[in-house]
Amino acid sequence: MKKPLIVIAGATATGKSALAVNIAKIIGGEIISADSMQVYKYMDVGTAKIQEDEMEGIKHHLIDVLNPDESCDALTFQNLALKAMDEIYANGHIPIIAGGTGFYIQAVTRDIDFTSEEENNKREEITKFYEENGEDALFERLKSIDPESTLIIPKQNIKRVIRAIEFYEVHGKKISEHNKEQQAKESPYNLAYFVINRDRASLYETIDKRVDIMLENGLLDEVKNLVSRYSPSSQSGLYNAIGYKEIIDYLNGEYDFDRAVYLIKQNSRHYAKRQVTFFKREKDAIFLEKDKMTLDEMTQTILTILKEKDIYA
RNA sequence: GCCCAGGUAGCUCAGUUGGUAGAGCAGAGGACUGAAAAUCCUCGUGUCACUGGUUCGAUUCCGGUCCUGGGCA
Repeated sequence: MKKPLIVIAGATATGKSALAVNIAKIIGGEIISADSMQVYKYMDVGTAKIQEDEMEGIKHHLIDVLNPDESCDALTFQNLALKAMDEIYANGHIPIIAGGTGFYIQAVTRDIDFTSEEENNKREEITKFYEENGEDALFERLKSIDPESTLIIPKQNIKRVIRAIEFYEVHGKKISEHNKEQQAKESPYNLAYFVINRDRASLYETIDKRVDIMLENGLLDEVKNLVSRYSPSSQSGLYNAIGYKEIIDYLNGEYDFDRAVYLIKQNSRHYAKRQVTFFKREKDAIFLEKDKMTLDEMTQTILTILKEKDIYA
């Protein structure tokens, strides 16, 4: 018997959190946040982090678990999420993964196998190789060990090319093969995967407004404060988060404040679009159109499906 | 009123030594399997302001009109 798992995903500013809390209250759920930035402590305003009162007594996991100068990745998230899920099942509750980081969600729902990798400096070495020899040489290096990947990954996507080479060197196996295996997997859960979708224009409008609200709520001070306490490395949450990196660049004098605000809005919109693209290809996903449904209607639709799937009586 | 510079894709502009035009941004679609709020791929026909003229042919040259900046009065 597969264990039940509910996912409520969607782009930023679609109202996932409220819906997830709503469902959790009815069915006896606990929420696991799948948000690559809300995992960081003290990054509150810029991540639109859910507040205590908005949780309405529902337990939320994986919020505020890392420091802003640490980095998170899909494996870290997967481990933390699985641990939280064990607890939730042990409590006799149902886990609800709610968030916008599609890749993290996928790591759990499809149980992607991230075979452990020992400490090594392969990535460093390959990055250095790239810096010294360039993109073409890097691509040739991948071609010599894993030509299939070379057909899938564009040469310009340096990060992915580096990872593909790293993967081969660490595991002695092609990442293209590994990916094929993982794609063929079925979810080990009795999965109910919902995605909140909304009209693009109004989504963008809400995002722009939300950035203004973040600024009114003291985003600038939050970033200043964090910068004084943590030195952001290029892989840290602080330096990679939209709303933070732009303000850091502004504080470093790279551009004026208006430009920073413009960029925060722009990057947020681009990001939301990428999220939508990602969710669209999740085959299990059931889309809920926010523009056509009220919160209650969405809740009812979800409950009906949960009954069909025998997740909730 | 006069002088100068402009009026080209939603925006900012490039360009065509005359053969109907192209970048960036915006926008759209897509990829993603240990960086994912990351990284990357694909997509550009628009009365080239309007109107006469020269020309086989004008967005490009010449004249006029209208607009927008700036300067002089």
